[in-house]
Amino acid sequence: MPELPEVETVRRRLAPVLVGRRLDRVAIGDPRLVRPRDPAEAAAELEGETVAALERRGKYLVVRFERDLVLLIHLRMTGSLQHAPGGRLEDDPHLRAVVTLDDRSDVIYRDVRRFGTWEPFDAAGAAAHLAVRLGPEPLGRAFTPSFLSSRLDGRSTPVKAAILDQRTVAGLGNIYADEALWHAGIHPLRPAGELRRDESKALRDAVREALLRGIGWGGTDLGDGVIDAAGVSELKAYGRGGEPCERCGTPIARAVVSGRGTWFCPRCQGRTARRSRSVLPRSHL
DNA sequence: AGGTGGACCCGAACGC
DNA sequence: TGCGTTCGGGTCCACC
Repeated sequence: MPELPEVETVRRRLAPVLVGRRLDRVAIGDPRLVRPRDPAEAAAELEGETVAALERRGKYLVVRFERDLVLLIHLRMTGSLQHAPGGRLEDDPHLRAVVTLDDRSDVIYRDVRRFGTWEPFDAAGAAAHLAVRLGPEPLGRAFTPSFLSSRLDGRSTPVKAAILDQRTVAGLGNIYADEALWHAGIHPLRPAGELRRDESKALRDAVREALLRGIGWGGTDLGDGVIDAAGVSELKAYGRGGEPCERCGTPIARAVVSGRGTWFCPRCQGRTARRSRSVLPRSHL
């Protein structure tokens, strides 16, 4: 599932082939992609425009054009973008759009479940659209411990639900939410408002760590899960039910938290707050 | 207002 | 083997 690390990987891969290029032809095969707009009309709006920058905000890919035009692409669950230097790839039942660049190469959009969206805006409209939906970039300066605390304080909702809210932090999805909570040693069902200050600080650091790890794996095949050279999952918690926790050996447990499959270590992610994450020998206490 | 649960999709995984 | 059923995931929206 494309979360921040996957979208960032796509951005890095496509920026060199897209920036400075003109869109010669845009073919939108699935009306859902630009709904409620008319596909032909949306395509015509993009044709002839030159890409000035390819940016990312949360899970959105932001295609900025030289004219006052911005295309916000959201891959949702199964969307993917691929460059085809030799022109359109072989027939694919899940191909939803093809953009032909002025160097004759194609950028292909495929999306099995058709949840993804392409939304053209002027620059101000795009900024407003993002501003009401997204909180700070997790890897930026604005994602401070006090900001995170301000988003958790006084709330009874499970902390996992709170960090999945894109206004709390932009770009976290189900996988990296579980990973971040594992790194921080925090139970996903803990009421958000009950986290102590040191815990929300640890959670902020853990969100960054989980996402940076994900960006580091960026080269691995998207959608196949993240596996190392030996074919072993790099993930610490997500999807690892029954396997021993890497920290303490306790089998990873599964629960449903606000409707999402959730994996965590029932021992080192305790339900109740602990004094410290640090594991000191008894003689030091 | 905050929290919850369903809708949107469709392939994969599962159950009989 | 083959069929029907369930699941999941991000976001929006209706409802409590």
